[in-house]
Amino acid sequence: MPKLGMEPIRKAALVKATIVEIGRAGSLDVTVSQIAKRAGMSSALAHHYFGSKEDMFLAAMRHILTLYGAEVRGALALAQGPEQRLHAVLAASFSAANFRREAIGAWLNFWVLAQTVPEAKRLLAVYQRRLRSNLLAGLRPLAGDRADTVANGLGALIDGLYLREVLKSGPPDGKAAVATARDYLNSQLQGGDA
Amino acid sequence: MPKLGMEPIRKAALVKATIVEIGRAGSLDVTVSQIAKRAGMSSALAHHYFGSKEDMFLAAMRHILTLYGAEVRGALALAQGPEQRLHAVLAASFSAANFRREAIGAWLNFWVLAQTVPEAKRLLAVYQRRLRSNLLAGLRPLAGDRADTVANGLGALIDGLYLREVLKSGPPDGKAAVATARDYLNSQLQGGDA
DNA sequence: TTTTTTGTTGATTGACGAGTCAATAAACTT
DNA sequence: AAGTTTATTGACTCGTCAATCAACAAAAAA
Repeated sequence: MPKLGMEPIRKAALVKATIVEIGRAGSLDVTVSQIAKRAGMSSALAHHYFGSKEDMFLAAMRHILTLYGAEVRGALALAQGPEQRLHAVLAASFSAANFRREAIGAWLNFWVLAQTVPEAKRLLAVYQRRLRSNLLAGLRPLAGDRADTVANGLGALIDGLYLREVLKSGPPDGKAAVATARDYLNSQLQGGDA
Repeated sequence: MPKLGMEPIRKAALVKATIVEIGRAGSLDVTVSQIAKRAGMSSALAHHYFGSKEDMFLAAMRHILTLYGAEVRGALALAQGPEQRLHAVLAASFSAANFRREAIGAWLNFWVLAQTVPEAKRLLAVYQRRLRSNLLAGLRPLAGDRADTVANGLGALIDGLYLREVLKSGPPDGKAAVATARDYLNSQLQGGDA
């Protein structure tokens, strides 16, 4: 009994299922059938809504990046002054919503996808630019002309912390990650020439 | 005309070809035939020497890790004092031999492999431990009880720099990466309580 | 010189999976 | 009421690929 207006619901379910399946498989070697099954529909329907598996992957990527972006914006809105802004970015980056197994696993695989699929590369580049610009905004008043260098390092550090979480077992420890990043920040802002 | 003693030669060729193919494909989705072809033999022969594709991947991983380890050891042998030792580790990590497209691409994919294949995870863990202990050795005299924290951060930063290189275009810039890592080190050693 | 070991490949098997299609049905339009 | 659009799926096509096998060749051992 086909209810109308299913499209957005189905698509959302598929996107979610895609992330879960990639996270649980730990690779992009997930079948459309697996995804569709987890989303409670036939693989044919999945193909009906998204043209191809690649499209599903991209939609999943966009979703993760959108969530992350929203969280950063939210935290940033409340932040007062550069220090708080920097902290907001870090907190959002390692928040429970973003820094969880599934998302981390999926994220790593999207990085791999970016090697092959230009659109995936573009999306990741957008994320990087946004992160960079957010960090820079907070850093400029604090680090002066070293802001650029520090933003670079901090960005890489954040990505590295994500990467390393992949090998760890047990629930991800966002607190520890934030601590490491803050430690970096502190040492950079302390000794700097600003 | 079968010459004897082919095994090590064939295996080496396959390992090399595996790395090249993974690097060029940007994913683990490479066929045994592709690898075998690049190594100048039939896919059947590849299967003859390595039992399975997974074995080839693992051998390739070991190879990369071995090369890296050797380079670090070599650089460390010449280093005098903690500062030089730290620098040696960084230099080796981003040396032309290690920090090149193919190797970086392969390395990222091995990270993915580690999510599925326990032996791959083990190998990566060995690499991490070694890196950590090398850094720690250099850091302890310089950073005292902050050594642990700094080693943690620096390790993650190094991995992050590798990761980020994946998205960049053009030839990898090891110099810049070393500079970023050293910058981190400097700021940590300067402001520290040691 | 027979036998065994080592090297080598073309052909084949067997499985799996992305994407398509035809068919069915409920809702909405005219 | 007839026609159109949206939802949905089982069955099927077509391709790919890891792994195996049978067979052949040359060196080494017996």
